[in-house]
Amino acid sequence: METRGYTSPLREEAAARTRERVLLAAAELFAEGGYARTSVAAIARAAGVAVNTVYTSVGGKSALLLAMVDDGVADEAVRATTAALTSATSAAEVLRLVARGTSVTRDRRELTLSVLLDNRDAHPDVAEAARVAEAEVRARFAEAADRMLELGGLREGVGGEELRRALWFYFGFPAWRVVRAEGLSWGDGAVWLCGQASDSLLAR
Amino acid sequence: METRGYTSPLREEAAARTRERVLLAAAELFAEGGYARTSVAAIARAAGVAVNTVYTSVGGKSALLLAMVDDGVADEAVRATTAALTSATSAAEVLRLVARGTSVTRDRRELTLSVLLDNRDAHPDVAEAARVAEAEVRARFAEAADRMLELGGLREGVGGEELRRALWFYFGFPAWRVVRAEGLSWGDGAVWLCGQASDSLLAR
Amino acid sequence: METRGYTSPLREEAAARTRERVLLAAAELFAEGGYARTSVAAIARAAGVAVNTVYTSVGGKSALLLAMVDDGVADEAVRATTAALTSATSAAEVLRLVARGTSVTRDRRELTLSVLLDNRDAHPDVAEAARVAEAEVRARFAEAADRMLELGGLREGVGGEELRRALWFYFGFPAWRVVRAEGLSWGDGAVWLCGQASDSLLAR
Amino acid sequence: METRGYTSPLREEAAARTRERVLLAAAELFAEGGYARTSVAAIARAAGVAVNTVYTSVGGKSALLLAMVDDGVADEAVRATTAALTSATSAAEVLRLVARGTSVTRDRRELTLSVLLDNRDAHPDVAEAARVAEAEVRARFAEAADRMLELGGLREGVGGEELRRALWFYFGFPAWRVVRAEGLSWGDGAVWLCGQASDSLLAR
DNA sequence: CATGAATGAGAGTTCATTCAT
DNA sequence: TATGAATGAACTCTCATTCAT
Repeated sequence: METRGYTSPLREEAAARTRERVLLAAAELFAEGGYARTSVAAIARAAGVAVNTVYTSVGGKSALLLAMVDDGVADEAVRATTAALTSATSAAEVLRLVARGTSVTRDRRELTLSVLLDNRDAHPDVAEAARVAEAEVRARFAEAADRMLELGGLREGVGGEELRRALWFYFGFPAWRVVRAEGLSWGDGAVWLCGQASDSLLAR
Repeated sequence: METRGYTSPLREEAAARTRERVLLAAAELFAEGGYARTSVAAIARAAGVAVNTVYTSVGGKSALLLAMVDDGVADEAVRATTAALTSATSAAEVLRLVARGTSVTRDRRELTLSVLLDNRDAHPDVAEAARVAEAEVRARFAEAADRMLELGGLREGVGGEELRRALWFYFGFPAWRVVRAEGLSWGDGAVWLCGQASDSLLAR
Repeated sequence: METRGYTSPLREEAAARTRERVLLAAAELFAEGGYARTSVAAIARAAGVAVNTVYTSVGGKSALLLAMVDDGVADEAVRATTAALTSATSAAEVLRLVARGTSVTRDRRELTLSVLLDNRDAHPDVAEAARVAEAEVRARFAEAADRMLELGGLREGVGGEELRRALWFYFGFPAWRVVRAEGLSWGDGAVWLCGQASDSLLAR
Repeated sequence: METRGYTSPLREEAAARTRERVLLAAAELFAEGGYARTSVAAIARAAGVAVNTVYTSVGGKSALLLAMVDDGVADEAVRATTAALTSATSAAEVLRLVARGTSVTRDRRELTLSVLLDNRDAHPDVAEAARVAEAEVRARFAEAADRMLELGGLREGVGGEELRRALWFYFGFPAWRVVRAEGLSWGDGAVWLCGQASDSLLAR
C-alpha cells in the first residue's frame, strides 16, 4: 500500500484552478437559470473544460453545491472572524465582529447563497446543501454565543439557547435577504443589524 | 371562457371535473416535489387520467401553472370583493375588504401560491406565471386604490401611485408570506395587516 | 377513477407486434454479442423503432430479459403439456409428456435460453432472469411429479422431493445443454433423456 | 520477457509485485462481478494502485486476461510436468503425469479459469483469452500425445489425432468443470479422470 | 515506474410532447 | 373528449484510455 507522497506542485495548482473555474461557472449558471435547468454540459462549456472534467475535478451535480458550501465555510473571512472572537473584550465587540464577518461573507459568497436560497424549495439537492450551510453558520454562531456568555454584559435572562437563536435571527440567511430586499448595502446592513441585535441582547 | 349553451352539459361537466382533478394533482405535486422535478406522467397518475388528458384538458406543463393562476383570479371570493368595493362607503372599509379578500384567497389558494413563490427563482415557467398572478393582483389593488381616492379620507399627500404600491406592500404576496412565517392565522394576519395599512394610509 | 374499458383492437395488435419485434431483436443481439455489450440503441435499431419505444413497449434493459422469460412461460406448448398431464394414465406417459414438452420448448425458446445460460455468470440481471425462469420450470415439474405420484408405478422408495429433483436433473436446463453439446437433435435428445429418466424412476 | 541483467533488481522486484497484486485483484473482481461489469478503476482500487498503474504494469483491460493466461502457462507446475514427460517410461505414466499436472494447475488457477469459462460466451475479450488458453493446453497435450506414441502401449488403432482429442476430452477445461460440478476434490477428480482415460486409451 | 488530471465516447434512462384512434 | 403508443431530445453519469509530470 506504500503510497509515495508524490506531489507535483504544478499539476496540483493547475487542478485547483480547474476546480475553481468549474465551481464559478456552476454558481453563475445555477444562479442565472436555476439548479434543475442547468446541465452539467452547460457548466463544462462555460468553464472551458470537458464534461467529465466536472466529474473528476469536483463530482456530480449535487457535489458542486456541496463544494460551493465547503469553499464558503473554508473562506478566510470566516476563519479570521472566528479567530478574532478569542481576543474580543466585550459582548458588544462580538456582535460587531459577527456583523462584519457575515457581511463580508455575504458579499463574497453572494452567488452561492442566492443559489441555495432561491432553489432550496424547488430541489432536494439544493435543500440538502442549504441545510449543511445553515448548520455550519449556526455552529459558528454557537461559538460566538459561548464567547458572549463568557464575556458577560448581556441583558438579564438571556441564556445560551436564546442567544444562539437570536444570532441566527439577526445575522442568518433570512436577515441578510431582507437587507438585500430593502436595497441596503452590505455595510449599511451590517450596521443596522448590529444595532438591532445590540438593542435586543445587550444590557443597557 | 364562456360556455356554449348547446353543448352537452353532462360531457361538459365531466370535462370540468377532469380539469379540476388534474389541476389539484398538479398543485399538490408541484408543491411537494418542486415544479421542475414533477413530471407530467406523475401528475396524470395522481389525477387518475392518461398522460395525454393532461394536455387535452389543460395544456402543457407550463399551461398548468397559468391555469392555476386563472382559477385563482376567477375565484368567487375575488369577484365578491371587487363587487363589494362599489358599495363601500369609506376608504377604511375598502382596506377592510381588501384585507379580508386577500386573506380568504390566500387561504383557498395556498397550494398554488406556495408553488409560485417557492419556484419562481428556480424556473422561468414559474417566474412567468408568478408575474401574471402578481399583475392580476396589482390590477385589483389598482381598482381598490381608485375607489379609495373617490371616497376620500386618505392621509394628506397620498396619491394614486403611492397608494397602489402601499396596497401591494401591505396585502401582496410577500406580506402574507411574513404572516405565515410569523405563525399567525390568516384571520389574525388580516387584522394585523389592516391595522398597519390603516395607520399608514388613512387620515387621522 | 372511472376508467373506460376503451380498447382499440387495431392499436393493440400493432403494439403487440412492436413488442414482439423488440423482444426478438433483443434476444438475437443478446445471444450474438452478450447481454452487457448489447446497447438498447442497437436493439431499437435492429427492431426498427425509436430507442424509447423499447422502454414504452417493454421496459428497461433488464425488463427485456424478464419479458422473454414471461413469454416462454406463457408459451402454448407449456400450457398444452400441463393440460395433458391431467389426462395421462401412467407415470411413464407423464415422463414422455415432459420430455416432449421440454424438447419443444427448448426448440422454440433456444435463443432466450442460450442468452440466459451463457450470461448468467457474467451479469446479475441475467442471473436474476435465469433464476425466475428456473423457478417457473421447477414449478411445472412439481406438478408433473405430483401427477406421477397420483398415478403410481414408480420405483420403490421414490418420494416427492427426490422426484422433483430428478425431473430437473433429467429435463432441466443443464440436461438439454448436454444434449446440444453432444450434437443430438432435440427429438433424439428427448428420447434419450426420457429413457434415462424411465430407467431411474419407474418400477420395472 | 527476458529481463536485462543490468536493471535495478529492487525496482524490478517491486514492479513484479505490483503486477501480481493487480492481476490477483483483477481475477477476484472478474470472478465476482463478471468481466464486463468490473471497471479498471475498481481493479486499481482493490490492488491499492493508481488507475494508470494498471495500464503501465499490465496493459488494458483485455491485456489483464491475457496476462493471467500467460501466468498460468508459465506456471512452474506446467513446466515440471512437461519436463517429467521426457523421463516417463510408459504411456500409463504419462497419463498419470497429465492427470496430476492438470489437477494441480486447476487448483492453482481456479480463479482465472472460472473467469474464462463463465464469461467466454458473454464477452469477446474473454472468448479470445479462453481460446489462447485452450490452445496452450492443447499444445501441451500434443507433446504428451507424442511422448505416448513414442513409448507405445496404446490400444490398437489409436493415432495421434485421436489421442490429442481424447486428452482434451479427459483432462481439458470441460472435464474438470464436471469434476467440480460433481463435488469431487481435485485429487479424486484426477484419479477418476485418469482411470477413464486409461480404460479408453491404453492396451489391456 | 507510477501518478493525478483530463478526456471522448457512449451508456441507460426520463422527459414533455404528438399522433392516430 | 380521452386514450395508448410512439417519439426525439436531453439528461446524468461511467467507462477505458492517454497525457504531462
